[in-house]
Amino acid sequence: MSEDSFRSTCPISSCLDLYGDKWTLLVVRDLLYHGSRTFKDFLESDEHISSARLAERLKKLERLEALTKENHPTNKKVFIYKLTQKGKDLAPAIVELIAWGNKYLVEHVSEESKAFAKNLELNKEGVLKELMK
Amino acid sequence: MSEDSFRSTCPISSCLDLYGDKWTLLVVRDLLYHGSRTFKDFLESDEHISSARLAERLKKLERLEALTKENHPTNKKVFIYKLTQKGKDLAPAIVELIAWGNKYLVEHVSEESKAFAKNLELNKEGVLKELMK
DNA sequence: ATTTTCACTTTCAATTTGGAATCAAAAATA
DNA sequence: TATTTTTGATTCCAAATTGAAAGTGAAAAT
Repeated sequence: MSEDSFRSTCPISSCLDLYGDKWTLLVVRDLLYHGSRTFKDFLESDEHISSARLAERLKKLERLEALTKENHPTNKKVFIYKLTQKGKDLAPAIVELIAWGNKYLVEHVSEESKAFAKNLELNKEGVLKELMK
Repeated sequence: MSEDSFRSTCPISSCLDLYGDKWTLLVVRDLLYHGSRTFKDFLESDEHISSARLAERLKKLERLEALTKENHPTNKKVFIYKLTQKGKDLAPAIVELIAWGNKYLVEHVSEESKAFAKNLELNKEGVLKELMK
């Protein structure tokens, strides 16, 4: 499952080699929505990733250069994670998952998400620009 | 990992509950590119899915109504798999993975895929319409 | 000085995977 | 008609991955 053993030369397959699991894109999602996050912030998201899995995914995304890890300005034990351009460029794919989910999982998705998806329908470019800025 | 145990009400997380693995979207990919496929066709794709895993994924996608399974018109032991609208509607997300892969995995992706991604850049609507028809 | 917080790491049972072998029915071939 | 091959799976199992809980060590808060 490491990034240097792609199954084929297909870009879809290769993206799945990198991001095809249940957690990696949720880390990216949190950073798209919030700009920056700490380890604790990620742990507190609704899906409750285990700290072992979170540490693994953060390491992988850092190695892929999809995110960066910086020191907190005043607190020495806290680190700030942020997306790089490479990470931000996953936004278009993620946003299409939101659209699909909003269309086919209506009765299951939160009202907040529905409102977000509605904005997306009306102004995809604008929403994307805001997410990726 | 079943579709009736979502981790949260987030549409991204829920899509990953359904499609967040290394194989499911490759089955969808094959159907987007080829329109219809048999069990054997899927097995022969470059990534070489095992027949156990393929059977599992096909069952899941059928249960989700992302694809249908029909009898072959003349050969009783062959089945024809096709995407439903629900399955075709995954195309926009998949296509954005192609764009990402083409941008960040240049030296790894096939020339054929690069040509496809170039068309996508020039005419996303047209390419999508063709894929989803 | 002590307790709490934060960012991990360790451990390990349970789940999921990949790969090979096997199966039954239908089709093709001899 | 008999037998071989093809197709679409299923079975088996070792290896890899996951989830959950507990532990660690350093820094911050009390």
